[in-house]
Amino acid sequence: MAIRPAEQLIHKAAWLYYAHGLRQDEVANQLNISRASVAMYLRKARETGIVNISTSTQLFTDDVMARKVEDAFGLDAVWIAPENAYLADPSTDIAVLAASVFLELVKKGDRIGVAWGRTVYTIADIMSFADLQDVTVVQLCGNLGAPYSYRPDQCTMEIARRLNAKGLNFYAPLVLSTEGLAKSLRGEPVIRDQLAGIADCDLALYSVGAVDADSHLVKCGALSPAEMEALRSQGAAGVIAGQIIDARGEVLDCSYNRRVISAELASLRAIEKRLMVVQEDTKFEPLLAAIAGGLCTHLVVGAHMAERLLQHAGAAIKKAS
Amino acid sequence: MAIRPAEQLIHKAAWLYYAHGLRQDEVANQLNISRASVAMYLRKARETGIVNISTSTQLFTDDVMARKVEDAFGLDAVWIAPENAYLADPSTDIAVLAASVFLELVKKGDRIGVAWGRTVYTIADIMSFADLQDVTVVQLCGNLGAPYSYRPDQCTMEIARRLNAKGLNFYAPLVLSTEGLAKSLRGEPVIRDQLAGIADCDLALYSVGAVDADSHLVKCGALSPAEMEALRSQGAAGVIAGQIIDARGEVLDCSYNRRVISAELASLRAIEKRLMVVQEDTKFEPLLAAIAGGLCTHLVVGAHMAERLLQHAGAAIKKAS
DNA sequence: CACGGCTCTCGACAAAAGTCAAATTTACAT
DNA sequence: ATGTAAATTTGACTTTTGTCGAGAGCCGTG
Repeated sequence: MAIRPAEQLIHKAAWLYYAHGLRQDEVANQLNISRASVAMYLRKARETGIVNISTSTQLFTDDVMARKVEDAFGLDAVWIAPENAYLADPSTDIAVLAASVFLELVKKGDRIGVAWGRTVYTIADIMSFADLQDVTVVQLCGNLGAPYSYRPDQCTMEIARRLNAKGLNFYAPLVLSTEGLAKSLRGEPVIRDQLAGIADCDLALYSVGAVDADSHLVKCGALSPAEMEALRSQGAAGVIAGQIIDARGEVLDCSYNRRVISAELASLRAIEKRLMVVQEDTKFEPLLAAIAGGLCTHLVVGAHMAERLLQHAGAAIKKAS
Repeated sequence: MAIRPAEQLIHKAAWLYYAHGLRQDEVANQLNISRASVAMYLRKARETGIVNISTSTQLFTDDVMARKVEDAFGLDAVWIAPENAYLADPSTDIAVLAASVFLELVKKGDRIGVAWGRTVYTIADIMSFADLQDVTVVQLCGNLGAPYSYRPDQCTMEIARRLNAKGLNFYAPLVLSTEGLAKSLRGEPVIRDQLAGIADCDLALYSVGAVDADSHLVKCGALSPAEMEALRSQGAAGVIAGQIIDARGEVLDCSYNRRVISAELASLRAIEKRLMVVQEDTKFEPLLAAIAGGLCTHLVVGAHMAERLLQHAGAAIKKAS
């Protein structure tokens, strides 16, 4: 950390204010500094995670719909963000909820796998700071060197920063031009270790991508729109940690996937808590695929998506009977 | 819980304010209520534990002295409240710290054993509310029916209330007049179950009492000052959960102990995290006894007490060499 | 159906917290 | 030693929050 005396002061101010319930001016003359400084220290304390303000996410799981989705898909826990009921921008609401849920799921000493995407980055961005000890955040997939603001390593690093945790980045590109090169790279000790460490995670945070021209994979140049379309007709249903999955949630057998450096789905499934967050309603099928593939134990979605999931489950039951 | 609509509103207000960072007036017209109501809801949210504000207790463990005490006595974690550096009343500071530490140690689904005493009651009294799910608070010792404000069952209940947890009380007196009656009572199914359940706790919270006329045991009439003095000369060194222990931290072999209904020390030792809090400097020897008996893995004390502990440890080492 | 007693809500005021530009200190390179 | 840039601190100001008594709505009861 930075300078000791400052840290110490922040901590003392936070302690007197939040734990003992003194007023700012009382804290100020306890510590012989101005009230303005106290206010500043307190802000820093909040930003650093020395004090933690968290709101229970109970309400969002207590929902009957959430329970139904849990039952219908065999998930451990589901949170539903009530759409447009609260705020102008519903996707922000989902991200805020996801961040809270995420912070609730993280424990001291945990190892956390983080994938990549707009959703994950949004979450990282609005997530409040926490002072977890002994936490490691590992990147689940290789990097996309695109001129993009949310790169995989940025997601990892930002979340690590907010948790006061150690960030373990992947020093490899997400996609290589030949299968052979990808294979060799995967064999490299540095990369190999990183990949092997993924199954040891306690918690994973990711979203699922759609298989269309709007996908990051296309925008970052990993695949052309035409290639994406081709994959789609080959059965591609979604994107997880940079890999293409089919409707059953298995890795699609295609050249692209063989050229990717990313967590194996088996490793992901080995992670105890897999938190999946889906913001866009268009990602219905990708989400179904991810759930089918057992890539998600904890789910955060909007109300609309939850309804579609339930409709789908209902239809499936009818069809079966 | 109480009425649903009110709960719902509190939750929504808390969510918008704390998670989304809106101002109170913004929340107010989102929910179409007055700002004053919002302020009120937010207070309730804090009081209910729907929002949690916690300050890291890091600083108090980071202390070099804390580390030394940990090493010298083989404890898992030690927190030291800097005496008089902060506030007028140092004992409050210890209690506030203890409450924070306690809340940090509690996990969802835990079973918590709580003993009895002024210290424990003070902690219960200043502890902030939390919305833990699935937590059970069990009483570690029988009741003292004295006209006292902090009775064992009150400690248990108050803590349970603050945690939104289930409280399991002991429906038996702490001390009986004959050994035979105590034995029979211990055999009663209700009591037997309660006693058996203690070893299953994940966390215990207690203090240690001194063997003198100021002890609660004397004040509540369980023992006369003369009896206390006699026990002292027989080797009594402290009081844990209503039982008299000797300097090694074992149950003293005496009639009083055989007439007591309380957790067996073996059960207490079976609890993973044993948080002991000592406020008074006079409880030095009782604390040593408790530590010697392995009744404490996590310790919260004042700076002065910590120094005495270290001195003692230093002296013991010198003597040995 | 009128009546206390009850809780809930709001407006207005008081208190507290946040903010910002200027002043002061500190750190460091010259 | 000395000037300069960066960081810290502060007083004065604004905005936000807390509080309290008055009034409105609600219910069971006589």
